[in-house]
Amino acid sequence: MGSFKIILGDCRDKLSEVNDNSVDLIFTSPPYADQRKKTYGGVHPDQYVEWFLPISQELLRVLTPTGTFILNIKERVVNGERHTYVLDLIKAMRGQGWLWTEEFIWHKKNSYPGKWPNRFRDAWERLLQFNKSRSFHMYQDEVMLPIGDWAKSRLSNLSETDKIRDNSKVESGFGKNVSNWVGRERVYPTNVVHLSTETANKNHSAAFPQALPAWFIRLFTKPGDTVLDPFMGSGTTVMAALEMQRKAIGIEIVPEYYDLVAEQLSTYQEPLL
Amino acid sequence: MGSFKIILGDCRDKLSEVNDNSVDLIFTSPPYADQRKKTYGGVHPDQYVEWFLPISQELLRVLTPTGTFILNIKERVVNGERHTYVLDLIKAMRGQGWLWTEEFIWHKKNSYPGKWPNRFRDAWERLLQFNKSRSFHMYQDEVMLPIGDWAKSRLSNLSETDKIRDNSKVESGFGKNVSNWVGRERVYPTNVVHLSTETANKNHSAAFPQALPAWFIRLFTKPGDTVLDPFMGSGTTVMAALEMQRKAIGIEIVPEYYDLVAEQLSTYQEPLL
DNA sequence: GTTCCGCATGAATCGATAG
DNA sequence: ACTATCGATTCATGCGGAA
Repeated sequence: MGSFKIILGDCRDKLSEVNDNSVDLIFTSPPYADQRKKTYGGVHPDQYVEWFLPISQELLRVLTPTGTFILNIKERVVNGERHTYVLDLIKAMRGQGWLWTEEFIWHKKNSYPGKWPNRFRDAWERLLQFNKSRSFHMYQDEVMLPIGDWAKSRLSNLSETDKIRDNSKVESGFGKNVSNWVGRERVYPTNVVHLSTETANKNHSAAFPQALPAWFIRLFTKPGDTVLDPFMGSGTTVMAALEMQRKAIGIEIVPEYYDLVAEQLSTYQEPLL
Repeated sequence: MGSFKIILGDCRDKLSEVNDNSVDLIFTSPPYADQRKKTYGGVHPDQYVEWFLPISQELLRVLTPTGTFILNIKERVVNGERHTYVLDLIKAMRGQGWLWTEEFIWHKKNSYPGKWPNRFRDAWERLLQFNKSRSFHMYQDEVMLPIGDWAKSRLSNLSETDKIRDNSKVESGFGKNVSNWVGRERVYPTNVVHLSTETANKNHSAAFPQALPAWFIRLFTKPGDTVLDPFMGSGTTVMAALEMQRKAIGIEIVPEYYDLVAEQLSTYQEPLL
């Protein structure tokens, strides 16, 4: 269990309590435009970029040069059209000095059913990866997946010759690409993360399953590193970080959420960072 | 088999041969930036929007007011960063009068495993939906999917009484919600299209499997409607349209591709539109 | 123990109706 | 006119009690 620090308040003010170049991963899901009206005031899509930029400026300050910022976001439909505030935000953050390194997709396995005359169910969200430099830390081996059916069927059809060739470590000849995978049980994932939305039985539902931050925490940090979530909510990111021996910082504006996380964390050993 | 018209030449010139408001669906995958250098000259990412806008202007002209434009595109990585030309293109096309109605994701099921030091395999592409008006045609029932295991297990447990009640079309009483599903075998999909990349048996590999245009052709057109692909390539979209009794128009700049498609189509009955 | 089954519910959108 | 609220839609998941 890593150490942690949670802060009650608006992250627009409270990020000043976080040191420069001290955070290895920021994983957060800010309130989407017009959502969570009672907390951050229900930011209108047209003002979303303006609202977010001071925050991303502070995040740029606190992130280490080799760190990563993962932003979970999806644009609303406004008047029958996808609003462009996410596109505008990406461009504006690049203007602040962020590099838009990659866009992962969270493909939600089990979204609520339904359709509308002009539209199907929205079953995916963006996970935008931003960095301060091109040489960021990435621990790809930590998120390998069990090998899939693709390899099973492909490899089961290998000839005996192919298998022997692999076992004897012959370095050349065709078949090498395929035989590379014999005996391996895990493969690298892609930039599509395919997880279910967790319908936890708990009273306080999270916007995303813990497996989602956990995946990125494994990928971009090592034990002892620091993970920050400036929109902590019910603490999903913080809990994932602590369970994986990372340090965690969380900021939350709603006292009820803050108290809930504080209570959950009170059982742990190292309350202060 | 629908009728067809294929045109040899640069779509920047040849779209003028297509009448105003005459196309019900445009499905195309333009050459990505810096790709296909020998054909469209390898458009540089920085000039991509400028290059594409005259084309999208013509597409706006030829599309019916109730028609749809599906643009299959994905931004390149340039100098370690995702380039923003797709974001810029969306915004610029809105300036031309297009509505950015939706963004579908093509999740490529079986991309070959692979990675780079800073990056995983890119396993998805954008399918941007643009419309001229909010009241476009959409035939959602045509793309329904086989029902999932949920219903199978639930419905197998219905009592005989429930089944009889459904068969006799009793309109009232509880159990109606459940019996709604008896006999139904298909559900609506989401905005994530989950298809394999098809390495066709043919000599000329397509950028996408035929199932991809086929899905959108079913969703946005009915038999007898007209489908246009201004970057025809090996003719995947055109063939899909014709096999589903739609009319097809294809434009291709490379004579070898044009000839290939012309030869494939020569066996069909109605060569001219 | 293991499997089976009921139940609750999730970053949603549209269109109609009410204030 | 303009905003706020409400109903319809109908799958996948995990938990927990039952068989």
